[in-house]
Amino acid sequence: MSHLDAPATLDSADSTAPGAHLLRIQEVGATLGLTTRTLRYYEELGLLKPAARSEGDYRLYDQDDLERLRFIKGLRDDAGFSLAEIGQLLEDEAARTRNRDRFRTTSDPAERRAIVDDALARVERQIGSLKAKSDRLTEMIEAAEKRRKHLRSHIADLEAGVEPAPHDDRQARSGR
Amino acid sequence: MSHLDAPATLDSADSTAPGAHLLRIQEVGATLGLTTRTLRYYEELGLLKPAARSEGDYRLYDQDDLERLRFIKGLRDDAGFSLAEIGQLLEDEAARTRNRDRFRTTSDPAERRAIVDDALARVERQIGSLKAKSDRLTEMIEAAEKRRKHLRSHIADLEAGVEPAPHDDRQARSGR
DNA sequence: TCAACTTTAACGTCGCGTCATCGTCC
DNA sequence: TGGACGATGACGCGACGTTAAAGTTG
Repeated sequence: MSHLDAPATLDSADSTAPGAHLLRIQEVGATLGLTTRTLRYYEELGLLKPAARSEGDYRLYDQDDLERLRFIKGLRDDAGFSLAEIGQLLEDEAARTRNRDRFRTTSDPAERRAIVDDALARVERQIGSLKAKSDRLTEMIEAAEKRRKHLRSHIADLEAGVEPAPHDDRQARSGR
Repeated sequence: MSHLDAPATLDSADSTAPGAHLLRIQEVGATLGLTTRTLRYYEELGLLKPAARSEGDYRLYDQDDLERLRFIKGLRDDAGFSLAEIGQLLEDEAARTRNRDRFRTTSDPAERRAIVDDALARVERQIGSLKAKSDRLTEMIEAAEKRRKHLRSHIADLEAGVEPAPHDDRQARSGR
């Protein structure tokens, strides 16, 4: 289950129906773990404009907005993308959506092929970027686990009452 | 091989020897992929004070400095820690170093045990934090790969000249 | 001497946090 | 009616980028 999945059908009302359940800014924030400031800022950046405004200009968010915000938050927290990069990715998504429409309304096989190839190229770039981050993180984890293992064997030695052998305790000196 | 490892003995001169090869700020930056501004800022924050200054007050970095900077960069880029957190981790490292010294100069088994336990607790916290980030990234990657697979099967269909079946193309709508 | 590099100082940027002041909702 | 919630500024901060003005190096 991920931020990227479509909303697996709301059990109550259809979110696309007019008059569906609209949320105010703080409810959205509490639901998603974002502050009101952040939501307003995202709107300022053009990342997300709430579905509607109340009589007194209160922001009103629908389920599509929540979905999009979850996506944004995922990119920000999980992958550490900048909001500018996220804006790009969202435009990519929008392009994909448009492409799907074009895909359906054309019957030219070459064009269809081009559309899908384009989408594939986008997602491949995303995957590459994500994997690079992941690999570096994995390296860090392994290094830390190595140190942990070292410490644990140290503890085992202590428990066994072993004399401090001329131990090769080489490690980064960092005091300054 | 990681940022966290000690420098496996320099083949040329001993970096700790006085008069060893000292680098100026831009050389360090180019080597590590950091700007001069960043290096000066890190000094301002107290994360790293270069080993020496020239006659005319040029910053001069030695190999230990490079090592420490690589460590800092790793924590920043790979794990996404804030500089404040990195400062903490570096103090942790310094504490570990001091602890190793204390460890060697004490013979009280209880104290030794306490020192190592403390070190282990630190590294466990680090690992936990790193793994949390890694897990979330992995989730993102899987989602993207799922979309890629989807697209590829689409392409295969196109190449086989398949008619556009009433395809369940559900995905996040994001156009606004 | 001179180009390339360095210094400190200071302002700009991004992604928000945090008031302050005012209006809205029920 | 009030008391919680919301709106729009506007300033602050972290982690730098980017001039600007002056000094240093080989």
